[in-house]
Amino acid sequence: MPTGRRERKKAATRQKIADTALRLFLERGYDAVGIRDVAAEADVAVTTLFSHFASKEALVFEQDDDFEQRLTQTVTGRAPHEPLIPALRREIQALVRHCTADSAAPIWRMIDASPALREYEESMRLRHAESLATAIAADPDLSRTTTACRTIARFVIDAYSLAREAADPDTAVDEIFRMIEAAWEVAHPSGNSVGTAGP
Amino acid sequence: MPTGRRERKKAATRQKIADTALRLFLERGYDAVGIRDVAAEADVAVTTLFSHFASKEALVFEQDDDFEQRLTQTVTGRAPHEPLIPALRREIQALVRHCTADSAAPIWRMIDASPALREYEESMRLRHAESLATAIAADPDLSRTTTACRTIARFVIDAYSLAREAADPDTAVDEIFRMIEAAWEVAHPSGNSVGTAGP
DNA sequence: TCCTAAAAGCTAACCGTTAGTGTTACGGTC
DNA sequence: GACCGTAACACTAACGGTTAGCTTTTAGGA
Repeated sequence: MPTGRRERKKAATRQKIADTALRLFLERGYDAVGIRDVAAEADVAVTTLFSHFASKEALVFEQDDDFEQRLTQTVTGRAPHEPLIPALRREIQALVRHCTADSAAPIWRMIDASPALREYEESMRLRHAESLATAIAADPDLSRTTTACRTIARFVIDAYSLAREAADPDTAVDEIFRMIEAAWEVAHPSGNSVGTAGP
Repeated sequence: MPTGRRERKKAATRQKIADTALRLFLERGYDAVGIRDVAAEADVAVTTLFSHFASKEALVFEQDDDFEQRLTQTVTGRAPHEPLIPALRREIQALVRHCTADSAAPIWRMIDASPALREYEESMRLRHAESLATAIAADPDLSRTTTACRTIARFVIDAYSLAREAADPDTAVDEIFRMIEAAWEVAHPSGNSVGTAGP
């Protein structure tokens, strides 16, 4: 039963807190707004706020689970025998476009301006890279070492991070993924050849 | 005059704080030791401690500047026309060995056990990647785009981070650097060929 | 010798975060 | 419909990292 009154109220509270926080942060600046301000404006207790969000920074990256799931879905949910890297490239391209859109600009300006938020995002990315690595390692079609899987996962997350900051994000994604593709190709367990190399 | 009494005393104070902090952290655990404990044991005021170190975490990564300079030195100080990637591979290999040595094990166990320290190290790595990227971009022998330089720099830092955690660090460095080499090769500005492509 | 400024000290707070302890209100059960 | 377990929320008070404001010491140059 997804629609109990309890769960709806809980979700509403969570959303109200997140919305209020983002509004206040954008209005007055992240550092200028205290947790107590957010709680008061959202009309909840500070402890309630922290039962919904693990930290002040988490208020900003409210939907980071979506990001993570989209990435792992890209790996686990792609068509059989569909090559991995182009699929990831498309997904990263979409995600980069999403957060370089004009509507998202004020939020990212705020994030870039706050060391605490930047640091938080970095450690978020590492989490995402880990789950992406796990998804890649679990695919039987892709026989690579654990190290190779973790490496490629990091590279893909790097691509997202670097492209987001690049002057021309689209071109940057293309360029970085050309490099990733090459790295992935040489990561075959036994030599550089794909499958059989016979005459 | 590099050896004024003032500078010596300042350096001594700094060192005493760092040594005391590391000792206490290892004795009682990072979270169990407060800043006020460290300051008291080192016989300095809390404000003095914070005039030498920007944060509690910085007490642990005291010599992170060395790390950064060794990396950039590897790029800027290498023999003329010496290929970049193998030079970086050697340096990363050495750094990984250094911090997977038995003597460093307790420190890294402490770091791995503390989310705050892990997060701090991550953002440190990003700083290192940035300065490495700058060094690479500044080398006239390596004609690559800014994006390619930043990308390779990230990859190299990833190699350090991943190899440090790998079961067999030496093998991991080799494996990851094979991937990095391939990525670097395809990052030439005009196509995949090195220098001149025959008629 | 005296002056300046760096270095260190002290106090008192700010702010994110948490523990401890109720209080309310929903959901399933009899 | 009354009842109970528990999830959600509230309140207070604190803890710990960090900083501002201001004073004291001390090194180095005039």
